Amino acid sequence: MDPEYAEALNQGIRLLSLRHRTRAAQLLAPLGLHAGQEAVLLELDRTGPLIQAQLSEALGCEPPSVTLMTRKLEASGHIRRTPDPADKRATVVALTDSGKALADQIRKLWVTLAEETIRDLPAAMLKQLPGILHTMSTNVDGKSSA
Amino acid sequence: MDPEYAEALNQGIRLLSLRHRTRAAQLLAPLGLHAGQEAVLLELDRTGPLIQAQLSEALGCEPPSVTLMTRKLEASGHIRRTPDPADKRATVVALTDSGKALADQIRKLWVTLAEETIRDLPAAMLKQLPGILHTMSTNVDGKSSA
DNA sequence: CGCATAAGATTATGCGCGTAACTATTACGC
DNA sequence: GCGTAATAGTTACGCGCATAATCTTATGCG
Repeated sequence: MDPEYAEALNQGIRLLSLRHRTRAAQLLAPLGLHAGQEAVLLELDRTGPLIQAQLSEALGCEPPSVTLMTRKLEASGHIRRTPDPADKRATVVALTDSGKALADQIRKLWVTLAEETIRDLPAAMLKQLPGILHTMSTNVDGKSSA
Repeated sequence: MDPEYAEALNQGIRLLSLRHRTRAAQLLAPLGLHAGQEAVLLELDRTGPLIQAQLSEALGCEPPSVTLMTRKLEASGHIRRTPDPADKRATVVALTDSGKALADQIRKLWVTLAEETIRDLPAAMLKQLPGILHTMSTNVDGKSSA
């Protein structure tokens, strides 16, 4: 493969990551949220209460990260963490009312963010884009391939 | 816009960011580098010595981040930081021999990473992909639009 | 000139994320 | 049943990245 292409691709992904995350942080700041926390709230709002291991899997980040993020969200009152009666190791995390309300707000912000992101892209591309992203994600995911 | 599409897009970008970065970190670890540092070395190798403000611009991250990253890379001997004689505020940063050698190594790893990333994507998409990424990056960059 | 403003860099602080090491529970094979 | 392995979670530590505040040097304008 052409090294220039590789560099453009990898650097492109890196730049998009930084900018998209920074922009997300700007939009979330008025809600008192930090980038990454929105994913927790959206996931819980979509699937209902989960134990942290399931959250970790759904979010695609490691258990220690989930521990800290859920702690913070619990401290700000958007989440409740209770021991799982059926499995004394597990702690199940659920949205509070304030968390549900935030999830709705986030969904609106995410439409805004998505519209910003895809501005000036051809419509044909928009159809494929989520699939492309997903393919690349799983391609590069060590857990499934290696 | 459809909220489901927005969620798929934003979450897709977030997941790709995490996984791509994690995979990059795995590849860079044997070289003693952390994800993000490779961009510094590649940039310096391509353009020659830069002052930190230029580096910050080129990398798309903020000056304080550059300060810390260059400090670390200087500590590991891959970079030299010298005061700019023409401007006493500025510090110019340049690759050492070890840094140049690393840049070559990184370029190979990045071909590997890019090949992994685009596996199973149609060839027609590959032509457009860097452009797409760049468009989305600039779309979401607060500095140019806002 | 001199002074206000801008530009380069750093420090402090905080968050998300990762890996490694550890504890506590559950499940499984014998 | 019991001991071993797998699983859920946490703690400790480090890095990249951001923002806010500060210090220093350059530069513009009167």
